[in-house]
Amino acid sequence: MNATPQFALVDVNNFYVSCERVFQPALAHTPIVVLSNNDGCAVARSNEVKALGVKMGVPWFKMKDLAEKHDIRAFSSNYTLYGDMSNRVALVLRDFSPEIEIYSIDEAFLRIETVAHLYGGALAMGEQIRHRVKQWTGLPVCVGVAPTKTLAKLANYMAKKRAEFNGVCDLHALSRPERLGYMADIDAGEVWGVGPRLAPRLKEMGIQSVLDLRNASPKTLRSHFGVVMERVCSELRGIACLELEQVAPSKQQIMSSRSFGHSVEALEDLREAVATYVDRAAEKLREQGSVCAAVHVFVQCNRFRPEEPQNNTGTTVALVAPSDDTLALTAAALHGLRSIYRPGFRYKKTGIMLTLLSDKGVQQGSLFDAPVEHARSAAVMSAMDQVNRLYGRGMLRTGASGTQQRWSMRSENRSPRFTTRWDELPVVR
DNA sequence: TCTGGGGTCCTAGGACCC
DNA sequence: TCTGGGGTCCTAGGACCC
Repeated sequence: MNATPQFALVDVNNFYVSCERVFQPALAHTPIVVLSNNDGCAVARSNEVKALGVKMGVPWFKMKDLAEKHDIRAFSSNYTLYGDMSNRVALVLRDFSPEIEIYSIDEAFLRIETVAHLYGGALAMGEQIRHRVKQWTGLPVCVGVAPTKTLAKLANYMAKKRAEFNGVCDLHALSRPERLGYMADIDAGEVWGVGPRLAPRLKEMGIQSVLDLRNASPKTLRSHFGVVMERVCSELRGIACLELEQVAPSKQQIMSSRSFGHSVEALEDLREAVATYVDRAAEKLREQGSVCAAVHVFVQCNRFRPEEPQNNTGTTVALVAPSDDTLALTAAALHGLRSIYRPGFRYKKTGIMLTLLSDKGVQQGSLFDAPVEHARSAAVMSAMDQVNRLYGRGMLRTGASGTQQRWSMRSENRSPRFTTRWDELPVVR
């Protein structure tokens, strides 16, 4: 019963790019990037593009020459497709182990120590995961197995980068010298939790490799970097500090914002955008059964053009009573917007954040509550959510969000929503 | 012309309490 | 001359993740 924990980290290779390729197999060897919202930056790159030295997050316009030279295909992001593909992968993984944490759109942790033997051990289980995900969804994954999450991340990194693992690495199937050898070979900056700020500071202390970090003194790490780095170090030594989070905790804040396709000056356009984002955020709020007590609204000009006049500001509007009513939240957000809006600026972005969230079921009553209003609001919101679930997002929304939406983001080369729209299904000839 | 959109956790310091 | 000790809460800022 007290077997050493075994975490498996399953991670889809070049996730967004791979999703595109599933439906356009002819692109299997074409260099591809997928762009962020508004067709801004490269957020996913195929191996061919990585080989050309294109880094994560490079603005598309800066790589246009390179793209032309090497025939790089660029896709606008298609989150409807990626979200659906992500759910399909999760379904396959749940079959392998019921103890699963969906960590991000393209990654999941599984606890496998009690089930691995059913597949002939962790390594064999990893192979079968790879095979089945590929066969059932078309997506390539790598699997890393280890006794802590941080080590599983490292094992996954090795499975991806080192051909000898063939996509599956069980760190503790290696001999100790082998394991430490790999650690000595990998930069400390690759460790989960060590980012671009801390890596150079570690280096200054003579901590270069994963092995150096593993062997560092926890006390020293704690005094220089705090408890987080101390934990990273313990995890690297095989002492599990992080647990599997099977149930995603409710969010403490919900944000919705976008850059505009073109800069915007009129209050009317900003109002439409803000109302649109509130619509979406309120939907998420109700989905997790929360209410919020304050709405933050902000506007931004183009921060890459400091020579232009800037009005980058925001304000928080408190609600009379916590609410999940789109109309109440929209009213608050638009009120806030009115107070920060100044004419004569070229706005590039606006957004809202719902904060001070709490569980709807455990609300403090208020002297000023009107129960009848509450019942009406709940009925309207529930009808709205049902309509939108049935007929698609945004089918029913507030009038304030507008009909033209001239400010909406660029998305010039989005592939069809192959798996969620009848009229965009792939056709087999 | 063109530069994403979400989130979380931890720490330090100040205000305040008894 | 000398000026306690223990705590909470909040906020801003910094770091990280995908």
